[in-house]
Amino acid sequence: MLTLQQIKSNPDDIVRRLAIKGFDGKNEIARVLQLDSERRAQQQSSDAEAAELNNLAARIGACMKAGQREDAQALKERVAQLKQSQKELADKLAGTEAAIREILLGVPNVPCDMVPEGRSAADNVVDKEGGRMPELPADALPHWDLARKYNLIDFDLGVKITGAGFPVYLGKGARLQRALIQFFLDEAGKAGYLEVQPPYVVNEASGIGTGQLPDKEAQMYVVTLDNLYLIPTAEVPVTNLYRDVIIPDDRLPIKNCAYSACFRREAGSYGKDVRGLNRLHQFDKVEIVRIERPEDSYAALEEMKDHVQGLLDKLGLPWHILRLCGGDMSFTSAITFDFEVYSAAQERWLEVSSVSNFETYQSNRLKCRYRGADKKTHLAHTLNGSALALPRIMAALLENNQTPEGIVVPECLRKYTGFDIID
RNA sequence: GGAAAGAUGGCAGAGUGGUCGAUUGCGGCGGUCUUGAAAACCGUUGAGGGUCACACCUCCGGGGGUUCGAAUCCCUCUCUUUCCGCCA
Repeated sequence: MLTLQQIKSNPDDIVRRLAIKGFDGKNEIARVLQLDSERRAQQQSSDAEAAELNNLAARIGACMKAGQREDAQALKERVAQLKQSQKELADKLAGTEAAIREILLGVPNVPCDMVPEGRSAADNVVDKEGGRMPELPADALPHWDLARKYNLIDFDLGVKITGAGFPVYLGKGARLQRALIQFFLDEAGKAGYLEVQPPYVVNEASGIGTGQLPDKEAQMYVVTLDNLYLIPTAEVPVTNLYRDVIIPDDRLPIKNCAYSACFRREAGSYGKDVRGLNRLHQFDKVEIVRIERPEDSYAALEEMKDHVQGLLDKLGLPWHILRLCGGDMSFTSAITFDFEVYSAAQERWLEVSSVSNFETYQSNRLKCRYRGADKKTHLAHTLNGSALALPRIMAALLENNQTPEGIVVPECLRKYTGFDIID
């Protein structure tokens, strides 16, 4: 959530930038400012009374020691009075703080200056493109047909043992999955990301920390018996490693990468978008996460984009980078770049990575701080991105690389797969 | 699943009703000494709110209670550790 400091320092600018996200925050911001001044006044009276109470308690103690019982008794009466009003004040203060928090939780992150205006995905800006479009014969197959033809993925078996959206990978299909994971992890390692193997199940505090809870609870699988949640992305456990910590300056930046299975209920998704590997309830992903000083975070973001771009180039897939417009960005992001690869047989772009800078929006909730060169604590900037999500990469690889002889494995994966063609 | 113990500052670890926001050690920072470093010695060192800056207030796992006064007593929740059982 936004910090009070951010809002107080330039409320008009916050309102202006929220509008880019299509969020009219005029009332919320005004209300927060007003509640904050109330809060401060309440805090001050409460503090003053608490100070007097502390003082009285000390004097009563002194009287007791000196044996002046009746003096102590007189003081006690005053204490009783104060305690009553102290309790009322404390309740009021707690109410004010809760009200502020509730409003702030409902206000999205402000987009940074690079974010284009726009309402929907149609307004996203293509920033950059690369790779070569494949030329496929007219009878090219979509990946779900290829998966069946070469016995790589069995969707029906997944339905039998679990349900739709839980495919079973077989033989070279399974092997290709594993190769991609290893390739992505190795590349991240080379780029300086520390590999982390996190739990796939998190507690409520972690869900709140990264913002999945309470608002997006319906998107997660819940283990009700133990009050735990299956992770929708490794971002959740990895980012939460830095919840409630103050990082020494010399440990920044923090660069982590993690492979995990990801679990998403995807409630409300239907139609051709979900065909085959396009949208799954369980999928694999390598995630990169960074904790940065504010002054370094945008350079870090560029580095992350370059990293993802490098992966796609090595895989030989045609890609482009979308700079998401205000209306299409997530609630918590200050800026997001989506990477899409072109799936030749489906004749459509598939999103395979999303790289975002959250600035302090996420760290404020997480209480992820660092001790700066000035010896004071500051909120860190958090960033993350997929590098990469497997299913759509798999889909594009199968479709784009199909030949009459079989599906050609990209050079960079062969040392992991141990084969160079699927036939 | 059964039983017991515990949760205190970056870490370790004291503290069982009244200058305790907290002894001490380690670590960190600053300094003395040294050509430099180490050692030794001296000083300093939690977080949040509040203030121009002080003052002041809050925080000893979370919540509630007893009391003039709670890290310390009571209730409750959560978590951790150990032992037994089960088991990859």
